Amino acid sequence: MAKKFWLMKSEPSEFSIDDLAKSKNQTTYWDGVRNYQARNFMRDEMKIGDMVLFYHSNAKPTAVVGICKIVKEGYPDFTAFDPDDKHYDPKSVKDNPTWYMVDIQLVEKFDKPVTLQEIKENPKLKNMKLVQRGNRLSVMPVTKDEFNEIKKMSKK
DNA sequence: GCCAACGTTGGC
DNA sequence: GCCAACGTTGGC
Repeated sequence: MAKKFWLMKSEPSEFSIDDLAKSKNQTTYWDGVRNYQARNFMRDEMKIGDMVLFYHSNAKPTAVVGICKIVKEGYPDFTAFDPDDKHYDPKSVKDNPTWYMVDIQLVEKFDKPVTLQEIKENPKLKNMKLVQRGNRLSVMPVTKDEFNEIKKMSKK
């Protein structure tokens, strides 16, 4: 099974790459996704060892800030079961969960974040879902070439 | 099943 | 803070 590549968005005011770097084993569970398309990616397609671009949305600047990998495949998002959790969803029940999450581990924090503007200016990246109009997916696939290009841009 | 109203996302 | 785009909800 070939490795897959992904981009996952987080608002740094909620959870930033520095928060991940400070987490135990530099690993976290990716909770709170409440979008069916994103859920399907996490539940059905993400495999251990897949690589993830960590993206800061609603940030200054908005940018890809590092790389993570999948260390645990899709399992029920337990925050949906907790009435006190901000991601609580009463429609999701334990024996038939609506929402799923994965665990990710930090691989590398970029020395130089790759900003959304730079991504838009790079013709090789013009087909990324990220830069297409009105895209609001918080979890999306990227190609190997796009992944490598962004990684390269972080080194310049 | 249609679609208007509403809520959320996220760039700027 | 604004607002365009989009997903979801709910009346019919």
